[in-house]
This record gives sequence, C-alpha cells and structure tokens, in this order.
Amino acid sequence: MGRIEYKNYDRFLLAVDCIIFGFDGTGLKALLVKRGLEPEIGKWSLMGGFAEKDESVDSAAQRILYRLTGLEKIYMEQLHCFGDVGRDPGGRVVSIAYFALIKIDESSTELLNSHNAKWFDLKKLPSLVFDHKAMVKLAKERLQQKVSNHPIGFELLPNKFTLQQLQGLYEAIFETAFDKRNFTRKILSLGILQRLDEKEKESSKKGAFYYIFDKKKYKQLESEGIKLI
Amino acid sequence: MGRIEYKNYDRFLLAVDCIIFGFDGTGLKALLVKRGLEPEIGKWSLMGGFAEKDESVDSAAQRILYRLTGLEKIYMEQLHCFGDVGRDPGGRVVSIAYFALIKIDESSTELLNSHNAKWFDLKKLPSLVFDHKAMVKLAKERLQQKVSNHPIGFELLPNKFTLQQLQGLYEAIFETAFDKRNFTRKILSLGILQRLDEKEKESSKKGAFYYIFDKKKYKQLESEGIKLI
DNA sequence: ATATTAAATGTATATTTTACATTTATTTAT
DNA sequence: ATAAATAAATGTAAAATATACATTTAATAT
Repeated sequence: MGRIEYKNYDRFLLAVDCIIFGFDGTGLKALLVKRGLEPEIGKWSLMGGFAEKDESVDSAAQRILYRLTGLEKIYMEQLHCFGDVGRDPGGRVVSIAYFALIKIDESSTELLNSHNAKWFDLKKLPSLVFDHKAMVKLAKERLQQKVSNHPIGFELLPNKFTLQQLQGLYEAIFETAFDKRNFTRKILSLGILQRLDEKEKESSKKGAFYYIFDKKKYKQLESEGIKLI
Repeated sequence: MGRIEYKNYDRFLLAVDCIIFGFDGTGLKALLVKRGLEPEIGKWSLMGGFAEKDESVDSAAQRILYRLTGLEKIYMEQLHCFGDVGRDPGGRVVSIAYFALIKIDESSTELLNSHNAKWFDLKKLPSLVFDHKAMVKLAKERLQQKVSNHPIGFELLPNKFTLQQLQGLYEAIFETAFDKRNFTRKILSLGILQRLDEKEKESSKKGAFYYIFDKKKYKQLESEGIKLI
C-alpha cells in the first residue's frame, strides 16, 4: 500500500558503531578493534557493523556488542547519528553511534582476541578510522554528563568494590581529583551503597571495606536522576 | 575501490523529523503539519522529509526546517535516531529527529499556511502519526535538560523581552511556577542580560523594562554550560 | 491629589558545598 | 609482646547557594 509512496527516495547504508567503555582501576578505557575490511583495513576502529532490514537499530547495536564481547543485558545508550556525506570514503554510510559500559573482566577474552580487539586508555588513543575519534570524544562528554546525574558508574566496576575504587573511577571519568572525605560522604549519603563485612586487603594493611550497591534504591535514583557530582 | 565492499548490505530510507518549538507568551508550542502522503495522509505530524544522498543528515534537517518556516541559522540540535522496525507502516524508514527553537513571530505565515501547519500547545497535542508523540516527549525532556544548563531559552523569545516574559517561558518549559524574586536575582546574576531604557507598557501602568541579552557573555556561558535552573 | 496596577526589590534561614588533619585497624618487623 | 608502618576511616567550621516570604515604587487614569 503506502510502501510504494516511498520508492523514489534515496536509500542509505546504516552502520552502528559502539564506544565500549571499561575501567581497570587506573584509567578509563575504550575497546577498539582492527578494522577488517576496506577502506582503511587494518586501522584501529570502533566495533561496528551494518544494520539489517529486519532488526531495530537498537537491536543491531546489541548484536554488534554481543558479537565482540559475548555480553548481553549491558548498559547501552544511543549517542548520536553521524551523517556527514564524506565520513566514510567507502560509501554513503550513516552511522548511529552507541556507547556501552561493561565490566572489563566479564568480556570473553577469546572473542576479543579473535577480533583483534584491545583496550586503550582514553588518554592514549591511537589514530582511528573515519570520524571515530569524534565519536569517542562525544561519548566521553556524554558519559561525564550522564554519570553526574545517574548512578551508572557502577556498571563499570566489579560487583563488589571499595570506596577508593569508586572514587578512582569518577576521577578517571572526570580527569580530576576529588577530596576523599567529601566524596565518601556524598556517595554514602545517597543511601545506595551497602557495606559488606569483607575487606579488600591487597592495597593496605588495614584493608578497605567492600561495598555493593542496593539495586532497589539504585533504580529509584536512576529514574529520578539525582545529582551525584 | 572500497565502495564495492559494502554492496551487499541492506539499505534504508532515512527520514528527518523536526520538533519545532515556539513560545507565544502563554504556553510552550510545537509546530505540526498535516501529513501530505500515505500512509496516514491528513493526520497531524511533525514536519519531516527524506534525506538525500548528497547532503548530510544535519543539512537535510536544516532544509526541511527552512522549507516549512523560511528560517535559516536557527538553533537546532539532533535529538535521537528512531529505528524500530515497524515504526512507519509505509516502509522501513529510520528517522533522525531534530529539535529546533524558533521565534514564533519570525516564521513565514504564508509558508505555514501552504503546509497546513499549526502551532499546538504541548499540553494539548492532537494524536500524531507513527512514533511522533514519543519524539515530542523526548524532545521536551531534552529541552528541559538543555535549558537547565545552557541559556538557549532566549532563542524562543523576541529580541527584547521583559523579565516576566522570560520567567513565563521557563515556567512553560518546566510546567512549574518559580518565585519571581529568586528567579530574577538568579538570571540577572549570570550577567548575560542587558537592561534597555525602554519599557513594555501593555500589561501594566508602571511598565516593565525590556532586556536584551549580551551575546558575548552568552557564548561564554554556552560553552561552559553554567547551571541556570 | 488619589487610586490603581503590576514591577522592583531585601533579608533571614536552611541547605549544600568546600576545605582541611587526626585517629584507627591491621600487618610486619623487632 | 611491642613498635613501626601503612592506608582507611572519620569530623568540623566556613563559605556559598538556595529557599521562603511582603513591602515599596513608578507610572497612569480618575
């Protein structure tokens, strides 16, 4: 019926590219792959792929993330549509960029290896294909903004973590140091952290308590969008 | 060269839909048009169109806004890519939504009429085609968020405006009343408003001073993203 | 001169943010 | 058993910001 109305308009290849963030305790990291097709084959690139006719763009992003990491039910958010004419010299491709937050130790090492994937510190990125550098830059800005109002930082940490690890994450994301006392007080005042009896003893003799976060209150705050930073 | 690498992937129609906001002194308004093609011809719709091969998606959005309003150099921002499979019963169309802020009296009345366009109060929207209601909802949320940190509200007001008009705009956007004294103090403390000697005398005997905003300081704040609300 | 109307303005209190140094728990060495 | 070493845990005062709330002022119309 209506379908024929549309037939004369231009059609586009639709790519999906994922900025996959991770945190290893030192710096904020992004997962990159060696591009496997021309043009620019062999150069570092975001993980991406083409959307298919019978899937939503969101599903395509999930599929592509899964293909690389083996992970499902991951925090992922649409970032931006990159639609400049010459952005991909290989053709007129419009790309929808997504960013994902994963726990760095939970992704499948074999899968990463088979894709020639590697974690890069955001401050030491190699040169990237096309407009992928701009995508990473925008994703980092959005992550900062998002993490200021939503407690999604926990997506990047192991299930149990110390307050210093949490602070380290925020410091990595914002590239700035926070006062330990003020940070601790503020985070604890949100009431979304639960202290375990267990301690982390690697990095000090006294040991630092592990915390987990209270998923119920977390959900509450997430929907309300409480100010964190 | 590389071009042939891509040839086997699915291609998509790319639509651009614009949420055009305006403010008439009473409520926040959106500009809607009567859809001119099947399916759902004759129903209220956002202004939209198909992207073309030789233009960026951003340019397509500008073109479509211009076609309806006759306006150029308008504040416009990409909102979101809507990519669900069945969102448009007329075909597999992925839509990139943009939102624009215009001064309601500056758009060409003849153009609006020729497109059967009409301003609707956001609180009294008619039913809309496809997923356009969701687009408007998201746009309104983004506008609230954006206006909290960036002084873009001025894009919706005439060049000179009173403090009460400005407050009215913010109250319309947030659907909440602000304390006049506190609002005035906060806005003036930003130092981006410049008071004129001229007064608006329609709505009171005393008259209210007109203000314009200081573009230089505005640019500064815009880039810094200062907290407004 | 008086009444009318909406604009302009100030202050005290509560809350949040910031800056900053000492004490505590545990392990290791003597 | 005691002392030394290490990083964790903790409190408080000052500054800045946000909130709540009522009176005075400028201009016009009578």
